Amino acid sequence: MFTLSEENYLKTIYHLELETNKGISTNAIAEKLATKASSVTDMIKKLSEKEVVIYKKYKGVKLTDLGKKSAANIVRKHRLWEVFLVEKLDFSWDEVHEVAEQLEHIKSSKLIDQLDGFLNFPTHDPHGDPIPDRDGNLKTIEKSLLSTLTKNESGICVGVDDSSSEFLQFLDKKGITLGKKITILDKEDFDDSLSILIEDKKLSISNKIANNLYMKKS
Amino acid sequence: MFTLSEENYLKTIYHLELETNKGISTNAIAEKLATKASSVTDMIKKLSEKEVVIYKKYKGVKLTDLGKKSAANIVRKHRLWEVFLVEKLDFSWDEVHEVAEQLEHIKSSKLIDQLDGFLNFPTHDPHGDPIPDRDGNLKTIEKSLLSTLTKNESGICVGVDDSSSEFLQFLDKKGITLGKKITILDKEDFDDSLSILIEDKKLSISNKIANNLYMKKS
DNA sequence: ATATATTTTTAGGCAAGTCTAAAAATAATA
DNA sequence: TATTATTTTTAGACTTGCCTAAAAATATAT
Ligand SMILES: [Mn+2]
Ligand SMILES: [Mn+2]
Ligand SMILES: [Mn+2]
Ligand SMILES: [Mn+2]
Repeated sequence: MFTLSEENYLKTIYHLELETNKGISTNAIAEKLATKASSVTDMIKKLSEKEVVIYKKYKGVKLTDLGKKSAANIVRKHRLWEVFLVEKLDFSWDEVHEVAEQLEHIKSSKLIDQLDGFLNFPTHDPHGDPIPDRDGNLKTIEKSLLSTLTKNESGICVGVDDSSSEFLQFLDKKGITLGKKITILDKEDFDDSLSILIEDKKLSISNKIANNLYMKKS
Repeated sequence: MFTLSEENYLKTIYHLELETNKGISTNAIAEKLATKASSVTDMIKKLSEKEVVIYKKYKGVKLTDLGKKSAANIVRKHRLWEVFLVEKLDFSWDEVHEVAEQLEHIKSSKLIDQLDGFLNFPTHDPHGDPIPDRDGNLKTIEKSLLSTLTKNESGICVGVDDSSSEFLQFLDKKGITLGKKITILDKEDFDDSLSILIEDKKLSISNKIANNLYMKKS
């Protein structure tokens, strides 16, 4: 169906579309894929031929329904494999992305259906990101950045925005993992840093951190 | 390290070398890979550059130690994934090969080590083929073709020579699976067909079948 | 040993995916 | 609005892996 390269472009456009509803620019794609704008233009033409994107010169691209479904399926595979690696093979959440980038391209619908069942139909990956269902639909849960909580509010940590391994390792070091309860003890006005209670430990975290942690208010 | 294509060539040469100890001919490789001799010559030069094969024009190729180790590692991955698919994801033994052909190219030593442990360090794949260890060594067990057993001899079915899905499905239909005890009741001289006892069922099988089943004598 | 057949290599070409440099279109600014 | 800056596209080239057709080497048969 799609080449490895085509799949990577599809996925990138899919992720970019979740952030805006405008057309996705050539440059935006090039940057995410660490490639050149001219290469992107070439590939966009191919994707347009295959009817997974709508392309008008100089106007950027948009995924068609087929394109969205195809991209969601790749994301589904990526996230299911991440769950597998963490749950079954004892990978930590900062190690899975690279391998999942490879595994997401394996072509076998039976494989992914069986894997889904083997993992007990997980709804979220190790970083708190939702796993699309077979039709490409994903149910978004109510979540807010930790930085938007006010003093004395509390919630459960349900996801990360930045899932770079540096950030994830930093969180591990601080004892911040998904599922933990966090309460805002205090907010510093001059640098927006937070004093929080996590489980029963007091911790001080910067605004940058708070901007990358998703909470489910409770 | 190696491209997908290079890995497939390495694996093919590796398998061919297990059958003979002469140099592997260009044509033999071409046939196994369903490609053209000229393409093989091209690739052989690249592999030779990378020092995984010794190549002398018109004389065929031989794997170097590095080449053997690299190839064995791909075979190791292939067979471990086949075990995973059968043991954990309920694939049948005739469905796994195609998917394993893809999975064997995933690059992550942690992945394969953990998978090995997760599967309890299996020594053989679902077709009875040995799984190379991390250093590329494989211990061959004592096994004989069913067709070489004599009347009243018996053994355990431990492997198949042909693992095409047609053959495997045929075996399923006849109730012949690995681990079952088989006794030779009679041999027909004129067509070399066999009358066998499998578990407690009598069965008549052709010489062609008997030539594709490996037994451990008991 | 010579002629014929087969195998292997070389030569040249093609598609995918990438790149650089230059041209064209669009956006931003004075 | 005219000019400058940025973005995007085109043109041409490169690498990988494959192909066909022809040449060269090796093997087989008379
Ligand atoms: Mn990921
Ligand atoms: Mn993830
Ligand atoms: Mn196989
Ligand atoms: Mn096998």
